[in-house]
Amino acid sequence: MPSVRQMEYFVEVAEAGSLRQAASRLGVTQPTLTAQLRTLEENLGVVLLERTRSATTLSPAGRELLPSIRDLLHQWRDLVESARLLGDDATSTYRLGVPPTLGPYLLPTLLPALHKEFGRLRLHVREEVPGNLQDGLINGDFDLVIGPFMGASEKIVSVPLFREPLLLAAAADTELDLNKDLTENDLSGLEVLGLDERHTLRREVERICDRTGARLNRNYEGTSLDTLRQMVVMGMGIAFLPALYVRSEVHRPEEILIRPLQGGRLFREHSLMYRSSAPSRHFFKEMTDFVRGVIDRELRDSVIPL
Amino acid sequence: MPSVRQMEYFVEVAEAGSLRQAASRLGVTQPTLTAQLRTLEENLGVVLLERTRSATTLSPAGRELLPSIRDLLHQWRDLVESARLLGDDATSTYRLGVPPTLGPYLLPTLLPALHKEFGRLRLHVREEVPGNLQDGLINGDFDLVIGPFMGASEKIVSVPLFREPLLLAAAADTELDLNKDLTENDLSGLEVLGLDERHTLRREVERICDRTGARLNRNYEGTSLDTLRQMVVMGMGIAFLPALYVRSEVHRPEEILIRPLQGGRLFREHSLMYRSSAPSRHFFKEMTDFVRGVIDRELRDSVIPL
DNA sequence: GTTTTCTGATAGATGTTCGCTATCAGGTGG
DNA sequence: CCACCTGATAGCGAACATCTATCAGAAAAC
Repeated sequence: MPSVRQMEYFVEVAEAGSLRQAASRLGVTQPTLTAQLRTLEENLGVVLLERTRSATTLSPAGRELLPSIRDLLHQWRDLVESARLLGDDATSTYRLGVPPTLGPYLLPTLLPALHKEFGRLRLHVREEVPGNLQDGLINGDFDLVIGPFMGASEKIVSVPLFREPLLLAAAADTELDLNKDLTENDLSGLEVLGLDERHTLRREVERICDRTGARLNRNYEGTSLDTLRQMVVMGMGIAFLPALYVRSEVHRPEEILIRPLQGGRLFREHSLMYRSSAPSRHFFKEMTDFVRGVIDRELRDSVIPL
Repeated sequence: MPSVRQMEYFVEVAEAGSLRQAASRLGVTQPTLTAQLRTLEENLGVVLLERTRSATTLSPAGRELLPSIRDLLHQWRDLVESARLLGDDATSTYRLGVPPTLGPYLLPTLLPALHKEFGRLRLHVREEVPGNLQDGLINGDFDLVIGPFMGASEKIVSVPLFREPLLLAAAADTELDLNKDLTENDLSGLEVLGLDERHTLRREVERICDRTGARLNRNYEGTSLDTLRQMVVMGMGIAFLPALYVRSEVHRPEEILIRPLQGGRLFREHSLMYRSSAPSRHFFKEMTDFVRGVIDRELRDSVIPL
């Protein structure tokens, strides 16, 4: 297989019309060209140049190949060039995984800020349930994950971002007295709606039901926060909705009532994670700091930065 | 500048997902890949692969570059492939030069036969006056020339092809007695039309005028054989037209009368020429033999093969 | 829980390739 | 006829790609 350099030599000689002239332009000596061009021709099985004692011109085959070779060399240089640009971590495209219960409510705040700060950065966002996020981050399907902490591991760098309160949501005609501050004690005996088991949110809800004696409805499980909200409105029970969801999706307070639960124990926690072996880990660290700043500035009315 | 081989290594590793596996497919050892990939990454200034103790996967940058690299490698292989095909002389494109007084009348016979014999051969034909043919063949503008012999030279291989009689052409109302055999003696005092000096045909005509006492008209010079024929028809004089021209262009014997001149001294001679340094000279020789065969088979009613 | 087997990284030896200098020989133009 | 151009060749040295042998960590198998 001929080398890039040999091709460059050929093009230069073709343009110069002389080995010596081409040699001086290329910064090599003429015997080098003689040798390299010969091996190139041997490898290709074609005579590319017609050498005479007085000059060197293209052979018919060389004449025919020259344009393609020139073109290919240009493409090659462009490729190298774009690779060097990619060397700048902040110009790359990364794959970000988020849980479906967080992404649509956090990212509309986060992405524009990131875009403004890191102009040439591109993020491919894909929503996955937490289990898949974990696997995906480890096996390389994701470069970045924002979601529930996955347990300590040397392979994963995990930076806590914020605590997100889970707010009690009830239908307008609920039997609860929403005028007073609610505590966990008020939940006893209530019917609670939850998502299916693949969501971490589910576990938090199960835990609070155990603590308070509320009854988790295992027959109707929402597949998204939106369906959960619909079920609450229809009076099928109460639910615990993440604060960012409430912030961005609950616009009609007359049909669904939202209240915080006193005591501050009901929340979920999100981290930003990436592989510790990721080549761009230093950039990811920088990005993480920036993300924390954004959350601190723009979301502290809804969440608790960590 | 990274090498083709390094790129191939990268693609193979990306596909195999493991240095060792890729190494065995490539027929090299794993340390080779380690080293080559590292220098590739250093040259590009990008980390292409994420290495862990358990596997090797693409980095975001590598993922982004892989398709372009793969594509470029394909193009590279295609180029090498087509170069190897060009190694077959009979698949190339050659530039053939012919004089305008011969090309249009010889090539319609020659080219189809050549095409049939050498299916993938391509000829770019350009017409030039003999002087330019000579220069063009030497400086590489032409690879092949069919035309008048240019004088012996070690640089040029010149193979005689055929003698082409020059036939006397006269208007229908000529004063010549065309019923008897004409000889050079009958030409004395006649007005003869010729082409301009750039054409070899001119010299033949000048010579015969000198021999016979015919008067060469120097005021009206045809710029092509067709104009020459027109001038004869208009009664401006007689002319000597090459047999192949007559064969292919003179269809109306009632308006222009064509007669051979007895004695067999009036003809021009054509050779096929190429540079002795031409890489395809062996093929050209083979082609020449074939051309001679075609002439012998198809044109011997008009010309004298040599 | 231990062993086997996978992973990539490293060190040092070896052969090939690439480029150099010096020189030769043919061709061209003053 | 000489000076200067052309490409070709020989021989040396440095750089580089590759090899073998080995190490160390991680995962899978027992």
